[in-house]
Amino acid sequence: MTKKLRKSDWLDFGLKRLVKSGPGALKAEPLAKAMKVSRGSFYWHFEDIESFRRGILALWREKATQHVVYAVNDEPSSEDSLCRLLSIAFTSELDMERAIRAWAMQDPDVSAIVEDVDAERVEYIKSLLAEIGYEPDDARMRAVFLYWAFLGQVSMPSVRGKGIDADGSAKMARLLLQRVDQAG
Amino acid sequence: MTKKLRKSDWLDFGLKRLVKSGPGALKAEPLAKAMKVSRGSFYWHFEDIESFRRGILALWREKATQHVVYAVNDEPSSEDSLCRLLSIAFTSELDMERAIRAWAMQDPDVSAIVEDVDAERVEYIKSLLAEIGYEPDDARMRAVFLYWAFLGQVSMPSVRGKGIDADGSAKMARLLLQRVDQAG
DNA sequence: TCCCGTCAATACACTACTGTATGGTTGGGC
DNA sequence: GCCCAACCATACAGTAGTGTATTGACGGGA
Repeated sequence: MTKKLRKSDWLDFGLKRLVKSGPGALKAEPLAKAMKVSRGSFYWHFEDIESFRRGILALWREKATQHVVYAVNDEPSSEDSLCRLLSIAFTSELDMERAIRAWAMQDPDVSAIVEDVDAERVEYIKSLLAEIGYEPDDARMRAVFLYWAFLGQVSMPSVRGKGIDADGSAKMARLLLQRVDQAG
Repeated sequence: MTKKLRKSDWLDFGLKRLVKSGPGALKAEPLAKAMKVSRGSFYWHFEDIESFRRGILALWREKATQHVVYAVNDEPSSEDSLCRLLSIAFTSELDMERAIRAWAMQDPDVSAIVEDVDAERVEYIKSLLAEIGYEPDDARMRAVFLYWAFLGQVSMPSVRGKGIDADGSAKMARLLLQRVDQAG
């Protein structure tokens, strides 16, 4: 009746705990206790803790890129893709992003992956902006600034509901996409 | 010859280590070893680890608000204050902000303080914008967005030197401060 | 049915850190 | 020169986590 566990069960559960309790929760004994099982199971599936963490990280990376892909495929134009992307970015649950970034701060391996993902995303936003018609340098700047705003929101989710809702975010995003006719 | 240590020595050193190695470094034994002293000294100055951490946090809070105050005092107008503030925000070393935020993710007490500081800063930016002439709601939105961008930069310092320099940041900031004549 | 592969419990040795107790050293006031 | 307070070392017990070794349960295929 008590089903056996597989590697993926451990990884899924680990990711959940990471989001809920931070990187400090990625330890064999507490996880085992929480899953009502002994560490014997853990060490059967994983070489050691490091191996487990690498697994969690890989799992996140998959999810992180998946997320972008969803937004890309459906929309017809670059404008629509961008709007959709921003709309998702500024309304989605950000706990996972927060957790991973907290982890990255204390682990260079994680940090490297996060940097990769960041670069990918910025590059993608930039490409959309370029397609819409911004000059490459301008596109890159705006892409970075947009992405910064996204990350800022990740770092500071508390202001939500205090005046900045999805509408506000969209309005600000539009401001950032305005062409400059005269440099002030 | 080997000078005696005071509470503040421990706290200063602790803050340095926090910045350099993350919140995991805030432990009595490793710190003592790094300072070439025994934990006896540590437990002389501090009740326990928690007390030490509270001290570090208080120290940061002081520095964090100090930093804002510097920017305020010198400039004559609100416009100048804001420009100066943004210029500082987008060129200063951000390691400390990063370290504290990483710590906040795994400690609710820290998180509470960081939220306070964030709210203070946003409020201050908002007040500057309001003085310049933006409507309260508009001012708040722009303040939050500006601050998000700052935090995003904190989370992702790696792009610096890859196309976004102080000039770029200033340009983007100016974009965010543009009045909208037609919403669209 | 037997056996093997998969998965898990238990027990053990080991490491890292905490906090306490106790005693040692050093310097300044008197 | 004495003495107290500030400061530090050492030794100890306790806790939490790692990784390993050994054994046990359980189900599916020959």
